[in-house]
Amino acid sequence: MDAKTLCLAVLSRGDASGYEIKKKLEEAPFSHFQDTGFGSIYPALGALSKDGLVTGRAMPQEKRPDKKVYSITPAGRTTLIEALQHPPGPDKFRSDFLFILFLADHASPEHLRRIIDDRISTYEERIAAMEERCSGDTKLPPGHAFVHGFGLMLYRTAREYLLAHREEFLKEMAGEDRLVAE
Amino acid sequence: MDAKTLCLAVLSRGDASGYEIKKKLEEAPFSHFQDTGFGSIYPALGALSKDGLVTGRAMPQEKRPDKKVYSITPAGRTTLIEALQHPPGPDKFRSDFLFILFLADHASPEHLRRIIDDRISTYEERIAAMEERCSGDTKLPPGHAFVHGFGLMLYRTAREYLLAHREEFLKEMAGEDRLVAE
DNA sequence: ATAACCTATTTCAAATCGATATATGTAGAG
DNA sequence: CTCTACATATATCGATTTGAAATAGGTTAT
Repeated sequence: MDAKTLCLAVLSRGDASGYEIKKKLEEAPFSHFQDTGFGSIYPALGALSKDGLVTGRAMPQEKRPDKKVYSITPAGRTTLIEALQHPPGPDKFRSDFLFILFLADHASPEHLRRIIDDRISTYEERIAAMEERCSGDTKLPPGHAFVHGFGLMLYRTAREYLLAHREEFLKEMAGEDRLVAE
Repeated sequence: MDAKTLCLAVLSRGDASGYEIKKKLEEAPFSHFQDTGFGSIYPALGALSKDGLVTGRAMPQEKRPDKKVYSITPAGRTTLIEALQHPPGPDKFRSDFLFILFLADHASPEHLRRIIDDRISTYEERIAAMEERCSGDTKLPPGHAFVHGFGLMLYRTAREYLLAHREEFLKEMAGEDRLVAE
């Protein structure tokens, strides 16, 4: 989803500055399926403001740099809802981790073992954070719960796969011809 | 992974033209974790050629437009291997599908049902294609098999999740306040 | 003190995306 | 037989995104 729509989505849930929008997109559950940087957000807010889809007002803060807090307008809400009516394109998934494993004969077994173990740790951290997040008695809205459950299941599956196939894979790699010195 | 490294990776498995590189990246198993377009590939091949990491030669073809077939050089192989030694950054996953479900109260239940059902079909097509691909008696190299198995497991899990939670989710959504006319 | 990190915005070069232009050949529909 | 759609093949280009750095002040910990 483009940066403008992401900003509208965050602002539809409450006013925020560019910096706060970035932080919300970094947090669960947005972070599991979207991602963008300041270089996209600030130009997007400028364009949305020019088109009347958001309004911005300066908020001078004591002991902090000034904020520009943005609010979504009715026209902005309409634009957001329209954007959601299009059938979504295919998901985009890019993984340098899988790329390296795919070309495993170009890397040393030690390197492979290290990146697989690191990835398992990363998944475990994510899983723990997500489990904690839904353990409270706060009932999530259906859309949030659905997406949360989807992400949690995929992370668990990925972790299980790596744990289940790691040793077998590394053992097989030990017997392969390889292109780098070990 | 940047376009230059992707081109080197494809060329490390055999000579190819820009068009053929694009096609190979679209096919399994590359397509499950990488993706790029002509607008990245052709400039990447130009830069690689300038740096002596690949060589290109024109192949006039009868009844077809001319091809420029590229080969990786020893320096190119070294560069590729070096690129694979860096620990991989986090995977990038962007899903407009999950974005819409997350903002489910902005869409009609019919729309939600349609996009979930379409997604299940998409997963089933992918799963069938992947199962067929590994059903032959051809033994894949360990890296290919590992990545193939990883992708297949995730697609199956995603399909199962959507099937298992679809009705419950739509039922819950039917009882929610919503922001669009049904 | 002083290093490290948090809030907050802006800018910018490099890379990527997505579409289009340019040619030509083949296959199928009507 | 013609017309449409699609496949091969490369190149280009504007718009967008990426990723990092510049700027500036505040807080926390060693």
